[in-house]
Amino acid sequence: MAGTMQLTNVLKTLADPTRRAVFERILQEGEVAATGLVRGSKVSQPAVSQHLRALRDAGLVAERREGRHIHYRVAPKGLSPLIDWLGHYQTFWQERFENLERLLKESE
Amino acid sequence: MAGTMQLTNVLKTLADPTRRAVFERILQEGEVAATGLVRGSKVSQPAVSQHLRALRDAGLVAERREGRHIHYRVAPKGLSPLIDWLGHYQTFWQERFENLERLLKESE
DNA sequence: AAAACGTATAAGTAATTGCTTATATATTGT
DNA sequence: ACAATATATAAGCAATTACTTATACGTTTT
Repeated sequence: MAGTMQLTNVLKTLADPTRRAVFERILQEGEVAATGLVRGSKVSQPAVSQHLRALRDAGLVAERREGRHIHYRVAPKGLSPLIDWLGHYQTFWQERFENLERLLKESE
Repeated sequence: MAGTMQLTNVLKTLADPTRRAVFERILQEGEVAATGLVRGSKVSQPAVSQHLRALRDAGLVAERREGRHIHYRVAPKGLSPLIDWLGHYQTFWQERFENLERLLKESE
């Protein structure tokens, strides 16, 4: 019952495709400055900045300042609420859905 | 790249706490009629009905009509987009986050 | 100190969302 | 046929959201 608000926040934050794309790009690049994210983005710099704020507030990314750049990286623990939630019902998924572990392995 | 829309839909659908609570109650009860879900819910019958529609559209629940009741049950495959997405980056989670499988096992 | 660069915030706006009350559509029982 | 039950849809509304342009803030370079 605890952490239901954090889970809500993580889900809401990842639910927006533009913001999720930002998250995935940070994930792929490892560490990237906001400018790098704005380039090749469909939306404006402020929009990216707002998405970064949302991702940070949800605990999904962390930042590191270096000069006038701010480098963002994924904070894997931010996904805990989501993974815990799935894990909480794993028995159910397992019973009806085969083995969740195998599924996780097979994809990709 | 494929199924990004389905993932968005699943995330959006689960992001609302009221709707997620409906989903979890269906999950716990196994199979339950809409009336059963309305009782003990904070929101009105139409609100529940709208949430059920959203859950069905996202592929997260299935229904079975029996007389004037409609029984809802969870459709575990509806979570595929979410699980696949997590699985797609599993290498990353694993590296930085320990073992996702173990996490899934350990939580409850 | 001034200009340039990287990022964040402010203010405004159209679109979406989650609810409500009222009403419609099934299905069953009398 | 009629009333009762179970569910869905319609219409309207306040709150939220994701964007935009304009501006402020912080850091570096000259």
